[in-house]
Amino acid sequence: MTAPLKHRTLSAAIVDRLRQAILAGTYPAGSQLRQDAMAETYGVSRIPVREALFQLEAEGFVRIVPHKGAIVSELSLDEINDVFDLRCLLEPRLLSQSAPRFSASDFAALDAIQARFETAIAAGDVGQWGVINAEFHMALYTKARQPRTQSIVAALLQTSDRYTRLQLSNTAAMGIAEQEHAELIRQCRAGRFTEAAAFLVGHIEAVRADLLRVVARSGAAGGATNSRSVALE
Amino acid sequence: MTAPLKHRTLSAAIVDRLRQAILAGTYPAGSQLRQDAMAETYGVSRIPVREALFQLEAEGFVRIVPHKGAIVSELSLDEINDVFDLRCLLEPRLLSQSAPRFSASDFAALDAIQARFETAIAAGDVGQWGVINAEFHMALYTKARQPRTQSIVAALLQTSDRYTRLQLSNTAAMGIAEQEHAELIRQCRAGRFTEAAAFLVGHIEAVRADLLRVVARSGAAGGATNSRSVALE
DNA sequence: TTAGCGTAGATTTTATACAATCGAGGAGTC
DNA sequence: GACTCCTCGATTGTATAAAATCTACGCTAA
Repeated sequence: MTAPLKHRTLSAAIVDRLRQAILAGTYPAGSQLRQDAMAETYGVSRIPVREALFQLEAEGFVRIVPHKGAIVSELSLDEINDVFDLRCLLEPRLLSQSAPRFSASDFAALDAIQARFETAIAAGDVGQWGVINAEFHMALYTKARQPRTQSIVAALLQTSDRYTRLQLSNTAAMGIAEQEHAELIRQCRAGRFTEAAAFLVGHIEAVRADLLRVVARSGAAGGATNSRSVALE
Repeated sequence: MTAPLKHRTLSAAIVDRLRQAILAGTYPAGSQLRQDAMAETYGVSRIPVREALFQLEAEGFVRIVPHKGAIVSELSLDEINDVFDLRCLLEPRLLSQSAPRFSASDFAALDAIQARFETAIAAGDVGQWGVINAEFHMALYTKARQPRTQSIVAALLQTSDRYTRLQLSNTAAMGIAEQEHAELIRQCRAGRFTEAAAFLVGHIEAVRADLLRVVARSGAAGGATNSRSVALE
């Protein structure tokens, strides 16, 4: 069951594996992840598994209760809205700072990502869609000198991906996203930065609306009305 | 050298210890944290130390390079501005959502924190100042239904604390902060929420300005002009 | 019946021991 | 003299095993 596993450390490899598995729904929200089972599944000891779980907790994918274990975190409606609100707030800000500093090589990188995006969509590879989408967005913000915001947005994109997978196979939406990405590149090339930022908000809102529509219809998203906000401190 | 150590797990205890030590400047920015040394210092094995370091990396206090170790992260000017920009963006938003939902007990909790704040300042306890300040801010946002934003802000407050300590012993600024906190409570009690949100921005900006003034004068903040933004992905 | 207590089993947490990796310094060669 | 390669020491990463903690079940007693 375990493939190449070619990362720098086992822990990092397990993080990727587990994250993909959670994103793909292999471990549904609410299920418990036992260290022993994970260790055996991936053919490693429990130490790297533990470290991976801690990492995933920091990323918000699982919740760890001392002496009880790790549980795949639930997806609440409150958090969906919060995540997309944050994206609408932070991403345009990053783009405004970053886009005016783009060089030719930056645009080339964007084009390259966009190309891979198209092939992934053509192949209907939902798994790749999310990671390439995140790559594209982050590439838009490389030139922004806001390191903290960048790492926060990177995490938000991963969470978004997790939600978006709920509506799997919605290839129509994927195609729209692709066209909007192309439009973003065009506007940045033309130097229309404020317009691009506004367009970006629309792009994010479109994804959110699409997601909420599916969630509402299927009654998914465990603990919907139940706004169980994490106790801080 | 090790005190009570009354936490739920050793790892959590070490996290607190190391974080305090970094905040206090015991381990200055750029210094390497050797697992072996830490383990011996705190009288534990290297496992809880490793886990603590990973946690601190997620919080942004250290940077871990595989097979090389953990290094206390540098404080760049870019990140200072980014952190305070984010606070000015996110905290008023939280307050607007939270304050209208305050009950009597919420206000009582705020008053209690404020009281402890005053005694800490009177005692000149710089270490306590930061944690109580963070507690106060988070208490302002308890009723907001934005779990992700809340956890992000909690992290930002910790980072802020780290920067703020640079200007140690600036008791004048601490007194001003205390008065502003009192004013915030007053405005929320009076139901003047939008005014409170605006005042909050001013409060945060005041702290930032104060900090930047000290940093500029002392030429502190390692790698000042050197905007070494973290490479994402 | 039901509440309280204690023990057993499973699971997590921590310690100890072993393996892998990185970087520095020196021997050898062109 | 400068460069390459290799070995050694130090440090981190991983495996295995022991200790601590929690949960569930069953027993006793009111």
